[in-house]
Amino acid sequence: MRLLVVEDEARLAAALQRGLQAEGFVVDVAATGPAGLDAARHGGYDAMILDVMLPGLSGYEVVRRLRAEQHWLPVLMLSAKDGEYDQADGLDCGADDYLTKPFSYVVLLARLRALLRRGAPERPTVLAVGDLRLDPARRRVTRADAEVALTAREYALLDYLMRRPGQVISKIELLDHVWDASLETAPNVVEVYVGYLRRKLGRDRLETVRGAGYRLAT
Amino acid sequence: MRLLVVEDEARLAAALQRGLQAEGFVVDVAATGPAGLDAARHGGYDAMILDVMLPGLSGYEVVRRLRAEQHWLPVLMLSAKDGEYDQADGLDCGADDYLTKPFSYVVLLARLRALLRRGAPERPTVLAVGDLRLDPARRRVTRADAEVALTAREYALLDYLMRRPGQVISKIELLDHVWDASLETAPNVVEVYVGYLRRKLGRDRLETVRGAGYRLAT
DNA sequence: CTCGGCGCTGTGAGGGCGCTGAGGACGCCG
DNA sequence: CGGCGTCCTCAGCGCCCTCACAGCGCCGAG
Repeated sequence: MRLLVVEDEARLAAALQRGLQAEGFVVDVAATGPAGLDAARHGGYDAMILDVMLPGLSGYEVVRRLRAEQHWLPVLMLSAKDGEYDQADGLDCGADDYLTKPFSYVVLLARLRALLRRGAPERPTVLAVGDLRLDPARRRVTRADAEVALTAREYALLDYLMRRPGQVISKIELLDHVWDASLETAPNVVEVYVGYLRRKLGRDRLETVRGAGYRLAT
Repeated sequence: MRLLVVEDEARLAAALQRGLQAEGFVVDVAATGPAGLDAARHGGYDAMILDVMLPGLSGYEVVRRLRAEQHWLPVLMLSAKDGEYDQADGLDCGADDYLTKPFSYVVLLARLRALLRRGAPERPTVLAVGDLRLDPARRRVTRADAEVALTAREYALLDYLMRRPGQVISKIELLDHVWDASLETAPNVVEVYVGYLRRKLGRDRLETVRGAGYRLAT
């Protein structure tokens, strides 16, 4: 899952980046309104965390422009303001959720998960495919009720695949969303990690579609 | 827009109903957990506003059961609790948003709108001709509900043909769009791959129009 | 009926694609 | 500082796909 954090306070931005990366997200940071807007336009993000008070362009304006350009990226807004009208304004600009500073990191994570869940055709809190289960809140994976220990990267890969079971997902897309690079990194990394997952989850859970990508067997 | 409000405090329920009706919503009210669950199951609502503290069944439990039954109705939870873990728990149960009492009516409205704005997930377009089906998202082809395994080139060729069923398509055009070269490559490749497809899909699905090209039988 | 050309298919070579085991770089912790 | 776990690179290998080729069948024209 690839996130964009737009926040000008360097310390908060760094803390968010580190915390979210530890959860297995791929995180890019922008420090100004225009930079954030550009990055969001570029696409490829699964969600955006957006401060309201930004140099150059306010968070409100960033969302408004994005929506005007038909970008429907899920947006979670952060603001020091806590007047009720500010919050309502943010949501009506096109943001999908709103948090006021100071906020709890746990709540941020929960709302982020809810946001990522939204918009998918099916939105279970626990992803289940066959006897595989993945609980995003607990970051736990079980296979036939037996827990499977996964590394951060393995987990992120499985998470991405389980959100679209049965669909073929290309290595490029996986590199984009699970790894941090698309052009630099050789697609072989994906093959290696698919191999790891197959070893831990069973050989036939992940189908190779030669020339196209991988598919999680339903 | 049809809303379901599940709230046991009669005065709050009535106020919400009146206020939301004034906004143009159609509002039904349920006063207990089981009654709310039944109403939500019945379907037909665009969103649900759900109190946590309910007689009979808690709001958490109502959401959890709805999600377990594959109902993906957007849910906005209301709660007097404001501990951060309560909020996180509510979201992880499957709620889409969370408000703590006392809440501002303006904020409630804004969050409700944000929830309803969530675009309908685009259904994957499935190409169908006769009993042939091709699902681009899943990269899957079925013939009379039986899956057909195709190689990358075969799939690309069928994909192109199925987007123009009944039309005659020349080998040159196929070379142009399915292969990379049109002048270098001998048109025989197309004949070869049409042969492969006929073997896998049935002899009469692909008609030869001598001197002109091929046509997918409708 | 004859003949030419278009299309079909079996065969086989080549090469691209994906899988895997080995091992190095890095960070973390005792 | 050494051990451990994770991440990733690399090279080798095996398989399947792709496509060229050639022979033959079939269709249509004269």
